Amino acid sequence: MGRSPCCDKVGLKKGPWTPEEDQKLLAYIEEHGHGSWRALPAKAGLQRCGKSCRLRWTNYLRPDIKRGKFTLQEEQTIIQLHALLGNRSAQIPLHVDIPGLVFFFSESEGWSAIATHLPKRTDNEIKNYWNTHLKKRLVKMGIDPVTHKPKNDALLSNDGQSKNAANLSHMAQWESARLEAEARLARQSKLRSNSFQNSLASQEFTAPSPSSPLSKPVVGPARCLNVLKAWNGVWTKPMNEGSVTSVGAGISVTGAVARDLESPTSTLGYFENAQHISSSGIGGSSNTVLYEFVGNSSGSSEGGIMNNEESEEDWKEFGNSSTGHLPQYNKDVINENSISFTSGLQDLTLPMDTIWTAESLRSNTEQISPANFVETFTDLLLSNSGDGDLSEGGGTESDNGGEGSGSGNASENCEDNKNYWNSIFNLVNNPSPSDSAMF
DNA sequence: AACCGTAACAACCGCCGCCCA
DNA sequence: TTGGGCGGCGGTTGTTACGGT
Repeated sequence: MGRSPCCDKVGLKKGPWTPEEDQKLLAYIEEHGHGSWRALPAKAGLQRCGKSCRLRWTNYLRPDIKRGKFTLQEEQTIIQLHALLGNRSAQIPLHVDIPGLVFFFSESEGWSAIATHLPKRTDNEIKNYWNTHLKKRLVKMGIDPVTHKPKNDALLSNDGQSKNAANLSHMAQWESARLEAEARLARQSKLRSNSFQNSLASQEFTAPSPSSPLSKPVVGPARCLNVLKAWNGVWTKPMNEGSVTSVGAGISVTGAVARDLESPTSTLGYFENAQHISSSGIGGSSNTVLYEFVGNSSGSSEGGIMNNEESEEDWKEFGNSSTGHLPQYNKDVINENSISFTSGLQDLTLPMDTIWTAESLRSNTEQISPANFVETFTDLLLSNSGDGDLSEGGGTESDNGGEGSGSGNASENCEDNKNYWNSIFNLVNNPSPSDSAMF
């Protein structure tokens, strides 16, 4: 508000850059570096504003930019990362709910984060490619490019399958949360590794220690879905009386992850917020526990732990299927002696005085078998998308799609979806050497 | 050959967070 | 502590290229 323009735009040129201008900019930066972008145009003899120069440099002239057609691998990477990180246009706070845990993200990572995993591509280029190619392709496949979920999910009925699908959605969101949290953690660790010591001393994070800095990658355990980690006993932090302090323990950050998963846009604050986590009372009696990862929120109301009123309002908001993608825990409460969760999937009550461990999660959420989680997830997505009851929706989708690039029948959509989600989970679970650049 | 619609891409715009005086 | 400068980001727009009729 009232912000002065980046430069005096009077008399400055706009529009496409000429080769002469490019040459001037290139020559100047090669000789002097860009320094202050605002001051650069005058020094370089350009009738442009500094911002325009910076964009031209970062998006076009920079020598380390790879131009030309995106490879299949790059396309896959973009889609997968977009599925996991999203872009900032998704202002709907990403919430992750697994039985007993609810996470809210103030914002998601965006194109810049994705761009860091495609080293020679610019965020602008990736963004444009997404908007003009990939998004349309997903739409043709019947996949919502925002949620990366089959569009006919909404048509699922309230039977066991929808419950399974909801369970899987929990898991998918949980994994998204994990990846984002790790990205944030990685960056923060790098920037402020020393300041973590005290925090880490009281947390059971598998985090880089000062003696094993991230520059010396630690060989960590094979990456896997954190849901599986939970079941496999990673979560061991006790839940304190009346408050929850253990959420961070769910994030097992290996050196390898920390080394590779780096997002320049993550403002982190992850550990701090892990420590903030507390039960937030509503109306003094019934309480909702909110776990929140906070990034560099663009809106003040989105950042930080919500106050009670906000919590309640947002809670209602998220309970509204029109705003959230998933079934919600509308009646989750923390009482003095227990924490209860109610969803369409299950009712679950955990005593407050017990250690909230992987075992307790396992015993209380046993309808999801960790052993075949990924397989189940993919298969259910497959069965959902291919369910005969859904043929109307799917068929409509395809029919409307018209020339839909060969994806006009249910079985092909099934296969597309299966492959799609398999690829995402393969990325997470079995990173290939080519994937290693990303994570 | 001309026109039109669409795709692709470059560039701009406005907002935001960080930094520093 | 605060306010302005700066750089970065995502969203949007404008322009050009291309293909079909």
